[in-house]
Amino acid sequence: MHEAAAGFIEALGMLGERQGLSRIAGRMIGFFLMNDELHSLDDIAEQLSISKASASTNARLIEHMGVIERKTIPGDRRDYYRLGRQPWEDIFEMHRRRLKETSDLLGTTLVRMPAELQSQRERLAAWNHFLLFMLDELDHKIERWRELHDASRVAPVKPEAMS
Amino acid sequence: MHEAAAGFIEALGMLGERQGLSRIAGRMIGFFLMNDELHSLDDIAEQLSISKASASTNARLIEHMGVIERKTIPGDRRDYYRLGRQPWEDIFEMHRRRLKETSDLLGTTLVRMPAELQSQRERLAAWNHFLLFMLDELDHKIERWRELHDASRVAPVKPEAMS
DNA sequence: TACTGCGTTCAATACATACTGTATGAATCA
DNA sequence: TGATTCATACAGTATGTATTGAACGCAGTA
Repeated sequence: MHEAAAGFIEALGMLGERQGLSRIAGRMIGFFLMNDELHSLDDIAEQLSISKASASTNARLIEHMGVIERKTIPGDRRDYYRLGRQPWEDIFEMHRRRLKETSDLLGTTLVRMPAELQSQRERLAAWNHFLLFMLDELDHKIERWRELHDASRVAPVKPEAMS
Repeated sequence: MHEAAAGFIEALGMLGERQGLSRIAGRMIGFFLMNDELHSLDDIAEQLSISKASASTNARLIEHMGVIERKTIPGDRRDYYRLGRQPWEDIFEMHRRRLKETSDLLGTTLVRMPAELQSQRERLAAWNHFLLFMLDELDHKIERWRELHDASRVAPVKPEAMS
């Protein structure tokens, strides 16, 4: 493997680690970005020098994120993985979900918190207002991105394009 | 302190922990959201049941994030802290910076990676393209938010408003 | 049947790091 | 001066968790 590719994989491992993924999950995403073919778990484990257990665990993790896809081949019992179609959108979704978590916490806290604590409630509400504004905008932008770049997706068909 | 407030502080501690802050830093943000006055380090340490050392370290951390402000009082050697003016924007900025880090890594990798690795380069470029699209939009949205809600800020004055 | 080749589960460990207690230093005041 | 009161630096520890190796289960297959 090329040095630049190997370096990128390691860097993505460290980045993933800092951003809430495991080091191996990050490396694995990098690996699939650099190797676009199908790979078995043993293959991944060997090339990344990790245990098969880790390969299995982390592959399923990022599969559930949607970053990679699992494929099976007739007559072959192994599982194969390869990069998904819009991995960046799925990684981004992870970030979006974090904002949502915070917003949810603010929402439930506001429900629980009695009216006497007025100034506290106001601050929480203001924060939540900000977050909901941002989340809403993010959703619009992702939608717009898909319209522009993901023509392959199953998109709502515009009426005038149907004839 | 009210039960709902205490619960919120702990929940923010856990949330912060999962999102890349320390538990205490998260708690501390919660504490300042619930207590809008000035607080000394000893005060914070006692109310959160943490060591003074942790109070000092984490206070400076979230101060640098911009979430809280340090204040001094004439004739008093202690440092006092209180919630900043737009703490949510600063917390959000943390998320934004993460996206930026990833984008930067992609950029430098593209510079290093030789042209032979064409398909690899294309995938990195596509990811970066997506990230830059999102980042650009985020910047616009934060800016728009400030225009709408942060009139108190030092904002670029519109010419027609100057007369 | 036993055997092989898979993926997954689980207990043990290895590791990073948040947190604490103590030491240090700086400022103020007696 | 020394005593006091603050913030910070630092080394030790305590803790959570990612990773691993081994055990397991399952499905073919000889």
